[in-house]
Amino acid sequence: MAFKMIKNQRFLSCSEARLQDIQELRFLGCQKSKGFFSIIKEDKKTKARIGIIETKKGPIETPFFMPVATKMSVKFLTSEDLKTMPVSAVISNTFVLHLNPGEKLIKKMGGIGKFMNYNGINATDSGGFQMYSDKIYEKSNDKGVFFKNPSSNERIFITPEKDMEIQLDINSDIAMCLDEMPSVKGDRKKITEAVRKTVLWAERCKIHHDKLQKKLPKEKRQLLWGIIQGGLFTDLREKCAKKMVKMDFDGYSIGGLALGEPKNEEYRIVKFTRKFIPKNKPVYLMGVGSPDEIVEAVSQGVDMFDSRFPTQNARHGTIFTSEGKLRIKQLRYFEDKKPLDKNCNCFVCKNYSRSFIRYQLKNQETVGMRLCTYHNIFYLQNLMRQCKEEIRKGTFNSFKKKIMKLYS
RNA sequence: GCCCUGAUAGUUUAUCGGUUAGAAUAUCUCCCUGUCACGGAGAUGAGGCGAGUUCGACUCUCGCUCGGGGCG
Repeated sequence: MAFKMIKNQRFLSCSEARLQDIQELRFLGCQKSKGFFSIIKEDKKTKARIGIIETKKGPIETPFFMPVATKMSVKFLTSEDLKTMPVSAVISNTFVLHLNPGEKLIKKMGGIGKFMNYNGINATDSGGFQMYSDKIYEKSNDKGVFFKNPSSNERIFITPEKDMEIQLDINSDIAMCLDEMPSVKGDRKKITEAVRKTVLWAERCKIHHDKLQKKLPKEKRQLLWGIIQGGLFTDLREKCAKKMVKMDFDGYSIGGLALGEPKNEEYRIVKFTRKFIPKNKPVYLMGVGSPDEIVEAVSQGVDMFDSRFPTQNARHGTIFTSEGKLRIKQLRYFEDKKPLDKNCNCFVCKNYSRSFIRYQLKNQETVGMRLCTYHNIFYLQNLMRQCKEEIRKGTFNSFKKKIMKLYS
């Protein structure tokens, strides 16, 4: 059993054991709470909180970070790796999976969780973010989005309704509305238009999603998040947030940030937007994955994160450690026998030297990529564990300052 | 011993009688955020030594040193 594997890892501390309890519950399929989101601890100095989201697959403790598994795998890791860390949720991409292998196959294989043999929570992004990519995005209108399949040039039209159907076929536990993703650098006009479409589509997503799951008991339903856009304009963020909240989604995402704008702008918008989201709903800051941005957002009451940042950085040789960033490709690590991070308990740090990992990575060996990826994801999972521990102890604020300083 | 051939960043190499001597790789710094595995931006870094020809030589000539090949 997966939870036994976790039990055998000696490095779990007392407070981590509580996370473990929750995960055991999930692994055993025991659901207990009434509402699907409950807050179990609030920080006094900041807006940070610990909560539990009840999904159809079981409970998950917040705040948490989801590694990106676009094509149903976190690049270079197996589902078994994810279990050993443990990673309690991953996010995949609806549009990419629709292109290949197609939601029909995933459905036939028992849904995404079963197919990829992952017992954590599966989230899916709608594919709205792919509008950011010139390679596959063509154009959009009020009815939906035109994408093109980059491998075949086939033109594909995705409506909000279609997107919901795909995500239900994929059978993820948490789904996202189809949204329009404007460039942060976009002018006011473009972002106003993106907000308009995002709201329009969200409404249609919500209606269709409810309709498709009407016959299911609540605890077996896929959850749906509404996405708040608005770039760096507070009035647009406010308008979008209020409209989303009115539709009463299961959770709310803050999208369109961490894409090149200054960090203080990002923080400003998160803080501002957060005010319009009800306290009793989970909040997801999309695309954020750097340690400093995560702890800052947690202090603003954000509960969920995802990002390619830790995995992409790992492959490119930037390692997250308890002492800040480490660039493993540097010559200074040529004959360094030390682990990546002396304070880390991951299997990479227990078994491999910087020297070996550097050699592998510099030679583009996939083992190097794998070891770095495992470590960086483990680091972030551990960071989230620490966040919860510090919130429980009432010392989250000073912990946050420490991390912010380490990664500034 | 003789003949041929080569010598340019740490490494592999391009080019030229007047050049900011170009690149790859290595090195250093920075970047990466709802994924594009093996990535991006910038920086540092070079004509073996000594003569000669020439207004001017990394380039042509000679010698030396070192390397590669051939003949004895």
